[in-house]
Amino acid sequence: MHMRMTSQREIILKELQDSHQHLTADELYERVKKFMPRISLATVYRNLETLSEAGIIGKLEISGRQKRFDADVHPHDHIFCLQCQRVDNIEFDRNLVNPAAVASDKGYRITGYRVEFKGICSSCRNNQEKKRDGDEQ
Amino acid sequence: MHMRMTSQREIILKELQDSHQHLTADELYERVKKFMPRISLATVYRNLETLSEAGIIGKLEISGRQKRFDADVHPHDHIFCLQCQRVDNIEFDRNLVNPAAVASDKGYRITGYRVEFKGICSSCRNNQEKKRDGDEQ
DNA sequence: ACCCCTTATAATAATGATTATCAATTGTAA
DNA sequence: TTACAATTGATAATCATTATTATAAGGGGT
Repeated sequence: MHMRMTSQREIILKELQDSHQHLTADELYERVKKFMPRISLATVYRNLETLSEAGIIGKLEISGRQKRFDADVHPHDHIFCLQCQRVDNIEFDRNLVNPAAVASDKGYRITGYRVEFKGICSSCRNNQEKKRDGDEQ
Repeated sequence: MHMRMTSQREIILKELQDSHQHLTADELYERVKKFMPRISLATVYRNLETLSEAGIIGKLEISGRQKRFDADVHPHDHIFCLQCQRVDNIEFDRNLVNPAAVASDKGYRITGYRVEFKGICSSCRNNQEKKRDGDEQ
């Protein structure tokens, strides 16, 4: 598993780290273009895949929507906003879930699990309230 | 929310129920075609969406793969096979997870959560062993 | 049975996200 | 500096899903 740290790769990784967000490939593409105007979207996809295979970043595959990538690779869970699609980390005690307790079920060998919360984020809630107030006047 | 139970709708629902599986839209399409050869794939998608909106079936959106549908709507969690993509129910005590405990986090209003296990199912494990045995001879 | 109105259908085009292809370029190592 | 493998940019292809649209049913009410 040798992988050259090319300049494209480096910039993509740095942008993701600096963002402190869970970005999609095309969001990252837009950001990275500022430094490398000739970079291709395919290169962004390819390198995000390579980096996540190498365990340098995480890949988030949340319920039926666009993949997002995460510079934070320590095991943790996420919450997403049903309205604006944003994804945030969530504090959740993963010790509460014991894979061994369900391991026998159906004969699977369990290799991992994730907990995915959904809801409405605070800024979308605020927007809704503003809109409601506006309607009422 | 009135919805006519058309014959297409009825057959799709019945096939899903009788399957006792978590089928994709195109798997269901193949099955339903045996009874309605002229049915369209779009009709299957449309009706699965309608039925799940009405709460008659469940829609499973599992980590970055094709949607699957579930005739069992009681709250429960799933496990999927990394190799063959099959999805099974999992026995998992949902009381272990307390949304209220994470609700304050980031100001989200949490409306739901799901726990998703992954692993290798027993038949894929068996196949691997068979293959390994074959290689060793 | 006939008309009206709404909803659903089949066929197919369009979309959006992602992956594959491939010729050209670059990095590295002998 | 030659030679090989990995990577890139450009773009085509793919896959799952949704949108479009003309046509066809499904129910009333008369």
